[in-house]
Amino acid sequence: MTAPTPLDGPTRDFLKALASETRQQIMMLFADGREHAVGEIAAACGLGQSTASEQLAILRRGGLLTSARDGKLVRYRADPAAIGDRLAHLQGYLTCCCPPTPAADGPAS
Amino acid sequence: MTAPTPLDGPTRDFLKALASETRQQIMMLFADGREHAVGEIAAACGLGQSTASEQLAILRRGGLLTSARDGKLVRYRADPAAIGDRLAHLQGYLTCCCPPTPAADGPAS
DNA sequence: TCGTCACTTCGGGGAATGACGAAATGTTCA
DNA sequence: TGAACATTTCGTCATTCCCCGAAGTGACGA
Repeated sequence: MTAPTPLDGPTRDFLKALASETRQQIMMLFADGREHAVGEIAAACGLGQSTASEQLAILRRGGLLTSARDGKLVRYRADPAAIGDRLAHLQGYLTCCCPPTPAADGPAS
Repeated sequence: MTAPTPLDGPTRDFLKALASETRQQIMMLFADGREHAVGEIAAACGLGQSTASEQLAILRRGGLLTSARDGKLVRYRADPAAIGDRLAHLQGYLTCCCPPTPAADGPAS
């Protein structure tokens, strides 16, 4: 009864991945639904190649991206299914924390 | 397309608030839907009072909690409406990043 | 008014994070 | 095989974050 469950591992990785402004910016580059290579991301964000690679790895670990090697390139792509899954998980967790209808709540805005 | 929008201010605060394990743990204490004072949170999490106060403030800034003074106590409480709002916002953002239906139908939001 | 309790703000110390360049790994082409 | 290119990993440094104790602010009771 001391420490409540601290949150799902994958969900925690998901949040951690999203908690950096640089990584948020990277994610926005995937809004076109297409694949992007590391150097491309680095150039678009004004980052060093190694930095981009590291941040991309964190996003992949968080379930937001997938990667696949294509020749000498590594193409990263958004993973909508996984994102939806983690988001749903997070929503469930927060809903458990804060039920929308605790007793007598004001009905929405 | 150059610099995409880096994410909503409130949404960013929301993510930042959730990005700490300590703050996740704090949130779990509000799963009972009740109010909790600062000292209570500090004791439950094994934190100093000042630390608890600071973390609680970050959670409030993130829209997860609200606070109200009651005598010499300050009672914090989960804010389900605001949480749902931020969560929906985040979901919208991510959905824009990674449409569940890749290159099929164009979702008009 | 004074003292006490609860909380917030201030200043500092230690750990984690984000950035870089250099070096290592992997892949293609001549 | 060797050169060239893309990515990852390594070592390092600056910044940020989390935590604390001390000092400051606000609220109640003697």
